[in-house]
Amino acid sequence: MGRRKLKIQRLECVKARQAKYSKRKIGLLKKAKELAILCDIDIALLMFSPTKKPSLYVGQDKDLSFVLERMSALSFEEGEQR
Amino acid sequence: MGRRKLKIQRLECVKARQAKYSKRKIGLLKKAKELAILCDIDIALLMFSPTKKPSLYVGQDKDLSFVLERMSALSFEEGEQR
DNA sequence: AACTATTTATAAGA
DNA sequence: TTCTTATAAATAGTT
Repeated sequence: MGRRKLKIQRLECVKARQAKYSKRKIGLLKKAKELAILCDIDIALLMFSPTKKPSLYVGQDKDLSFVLERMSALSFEEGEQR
Repeated sequence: MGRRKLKIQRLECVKARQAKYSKRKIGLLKKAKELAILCDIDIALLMFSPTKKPSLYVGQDKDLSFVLERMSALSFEEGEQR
């Protein structure tokens, strides 16, 4: 979505990576929050900027440790990378 | 985006929450992967379906423990919930 | 940070 | 769950 179609591959220019991150991080966080609210689920999204600054979102009113405990559970859904 | 504008609030019907989750989970995972590739960053996305099935995505070739270690770092970016 | 043309995600419905 | 299509939303390129 945008003026042209963008190929999904590593942007070579560092400045370009930082600019792209700034824009897409906002969209990704918004999508995560919407999913958490609409479906009333637990979700955790952690990402690091090209300059290594962390951004964390943990959905709903659950704290991170609660979510992370569940992470140790087995049975991940089919067809997804573990 | 869709036939109508959807209000971002908890869907009352359980079936609706499950159906919505199935669709949006795909989109969210795709966005996370694109961000990881484009910006060459570390990212971890964990979510649980309404039936509590976990889906995990960890970007690039870093393992989860590496990402989680960083999570303990300080300095989260401004204006975001910790 | 703001602007828009355009692509992409997805709400409803089948 | 999968497909189709109209429409809302995200965003690429630019300033």
